[in-house]
Amino acid sequence: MAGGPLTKPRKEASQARSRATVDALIEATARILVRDGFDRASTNRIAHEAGVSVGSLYQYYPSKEALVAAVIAHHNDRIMRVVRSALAEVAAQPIRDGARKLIAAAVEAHRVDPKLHRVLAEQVPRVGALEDVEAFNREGYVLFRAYLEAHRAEVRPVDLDLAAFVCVTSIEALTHTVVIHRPDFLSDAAAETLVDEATRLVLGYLL
Amino acid sequence: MAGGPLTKPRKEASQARSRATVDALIEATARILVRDGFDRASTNRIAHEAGVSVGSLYQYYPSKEALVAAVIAHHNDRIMRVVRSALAEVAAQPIRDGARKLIAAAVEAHRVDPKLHRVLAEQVPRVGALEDVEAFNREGYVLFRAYLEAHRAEVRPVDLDLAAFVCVTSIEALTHTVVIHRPDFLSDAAAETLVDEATRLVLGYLL
Amino acid sequence: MAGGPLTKPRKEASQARSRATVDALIEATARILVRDGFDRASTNRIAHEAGVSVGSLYQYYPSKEALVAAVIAHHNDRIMRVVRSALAEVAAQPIRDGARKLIAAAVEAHRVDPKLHRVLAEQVPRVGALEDVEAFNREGYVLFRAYLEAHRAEVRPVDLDLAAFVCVTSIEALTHTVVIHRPDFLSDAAAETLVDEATRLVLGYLL
Amino acid sequence: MAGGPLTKPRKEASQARSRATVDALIEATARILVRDGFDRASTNRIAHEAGVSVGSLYQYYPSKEALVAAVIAHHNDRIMRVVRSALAEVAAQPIRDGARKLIAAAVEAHRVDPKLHRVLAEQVPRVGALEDVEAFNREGYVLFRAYLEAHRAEVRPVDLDLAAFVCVTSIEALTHTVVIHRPDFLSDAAAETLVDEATRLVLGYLL
DNA sequence: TATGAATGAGACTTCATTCAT
DNA sequence: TATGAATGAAGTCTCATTCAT
Repeated sequence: MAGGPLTKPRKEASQARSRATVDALIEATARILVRDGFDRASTNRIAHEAGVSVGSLYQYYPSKEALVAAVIAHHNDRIMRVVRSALAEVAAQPIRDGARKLIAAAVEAHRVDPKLHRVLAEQVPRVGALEDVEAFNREGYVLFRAYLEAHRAEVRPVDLDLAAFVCVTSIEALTHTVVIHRPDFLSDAAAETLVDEATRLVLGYLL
Repeated sequence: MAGGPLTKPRKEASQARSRATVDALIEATARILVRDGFDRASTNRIAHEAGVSVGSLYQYYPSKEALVAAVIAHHNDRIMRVVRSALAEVAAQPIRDGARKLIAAAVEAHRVDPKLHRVLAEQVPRVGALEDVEAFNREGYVLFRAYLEAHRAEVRPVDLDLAAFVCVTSIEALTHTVVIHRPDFLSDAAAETLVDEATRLVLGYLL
Repeated sequence: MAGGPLTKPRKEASQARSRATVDALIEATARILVRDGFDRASTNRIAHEAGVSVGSLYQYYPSKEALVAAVIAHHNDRIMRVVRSALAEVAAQPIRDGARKLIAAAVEAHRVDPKLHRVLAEQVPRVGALEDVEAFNREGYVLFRAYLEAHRAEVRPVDLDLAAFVCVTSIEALTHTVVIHRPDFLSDAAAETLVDEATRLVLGYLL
Repeated sequence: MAGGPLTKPRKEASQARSRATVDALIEATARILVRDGFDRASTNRIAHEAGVSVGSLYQYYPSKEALVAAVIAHHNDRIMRVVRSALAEVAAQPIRDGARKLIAAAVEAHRVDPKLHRVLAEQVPRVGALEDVEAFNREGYVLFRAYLEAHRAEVRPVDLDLAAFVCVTSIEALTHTVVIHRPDFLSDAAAETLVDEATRLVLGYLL
């Protein structure tokens, strides 16, 4: 039968095609979210932007929510990559040195597609499957807590859960707000000052 | 005084009637936001919950957005009342003493209808008229900066704009997150510790 | 009784007031029709423009339709005044002389508030009480037929009903279209030509 | 030719489906316009009458206006087909012969769905996309002017633009009014007389 | 598996009209 | 008699989702 030899390649071909479709959908969604806002991001429009049919969209994502969740996951992935790598880099460094690098990394992380970040933060309703969106913050929290634990000798006596919460929450808010709403604090001249201040905030608290 | 009692009351009567309708709408909207979420808060449902007709809703608010904006304004008013009164109280006190009270007030402020606060924060899209919603934060920022300025001798040399930004953003994030997502940090036992830590964060930074 | 002497004046006063209100409503309606179009001419808006309450509007007109009908009647009155006076003027003149004057009068008649005329013609739906709007044309028809009858000796043998219909319909269409859609035909230079042509049309037909 | 029959038909099938929906919508709209009037022609009602969902209606027409405009265009098409064919037929004939045929054709043209014609003329507001509806008249005007030009030797010296305007406007008004409001002029006996008179009007004017 | 036409619940909003004051 | 707040039916349009081809 002629079909035999073709089976595997065909399958691979279709897998590759699936991957391409999925990618196209994620990217199209992000693009539309940024360009038109969440309210105008209809599934039909997304499918069109991705160059596939609505039917195909629903082949890969069972609902609009699922698709948006995938976009969020993808975006968080990219952000966490920056954070993880920074934490790996400073793991062996004392807090006094590491803190500054981590904060700079937090700023950097918020510079990954900041427009998308803003739409995700301000327009996507935390409802249903999206309710747990801050979950990703948890990884940052867990990783930072581990770092603190490894360097517990350097910090004053303190509940590490609480300390990690205070630091991560503050730095997240600071870097988010700065990148999204106060770009003036990130001009060439000001950026270093901002990081200095944030570092002082954290060190003054931990040490 | 013959015409007076006849004319004025009528006017007042209708003013009272209007006022009652407006109040009913604001309250109904808040109730529905909390109970059903933003997505299910349709104008028809709100009007019904308020016990008035949709027509009346649109007599007082030109759009759903305007109504929700009014709810936000009303909520922010209540919050700022707490903050303002705390700042007035500590105005003459040194930062070392005032900071703690301000932080406690920030927690208190977030306890004003926290369910509504959460829905407002997580489900209401910042779009159109609602885009500028964080504006209210600006008042907190301005007030706190003024407090700092009045006590500038007590703090280390620092750009007051930046310092106010760092403090207000951090404390806002901390108190918001705690009230909304980490009630465990606010149990009778833990609450004081949380405020202690936040105070240390701010004082370590400013002094 | 003190009220006695006041009754008549009061009544007169209120009659005058009624008249003023009615006038204000008619004028306000016409103004809004012209400025905003029929679709946006809501009774509330009209009442507001007239400086009275909706309640008062319904005191004088039982429905929106009745009000618009009154505006139409008023406008037709003004138009017919021009036409009637022209017909009176030419009554004793031979058709060869009268036709031109009547046609010039028809142009003149369409220049009475042409913007309103246009809205009335193009936007007001001929439905319900307004169905019979062309009725006013009938008066023109009847008057012109009478003129024709009085001058029957001058015209070729023809069914006067039919001839009046042909002339009135043609001239109405011509003058209407010119005033509303082809103002270029009415420029200083062109106007006379237009009337010349229309006159030739009618005379060529009747004589 | 393996793929062909499979692919093409599918495409054609869906095209046929689309076409059927569009046709159903146009026809349903015309039917409702005639039966219920413009005011009662809601998009839901039209969709229902067409046997499709409102969603489908909006798939093909972006607004109610657009749908009505399509109905008008379709109706005008049918009318102009009659007019065009008459003009083609008389193109080579002298005006003295052609005029009568054209006028008869104008009457004929107004007999294409006269009920719809009347609703379109009397109830559809010339607003928005519908403002330019008379545009179609322009084609008649242009065609007739060309006929005149080709036979310019037969007519007295006259501005052809103006002459075409006078003739087309008059005949349009006459045939429209007769068909819509004076059916008595079109009874078997009267019809010929009417056309005679109209012909005399035009020839008396042009020659 | 892909396609895209079709669906229809439901959202927002307007406006003629009423009626208590 | 005037006022204007209130009414609520009804209209237009969107969009997540389905399903025949």
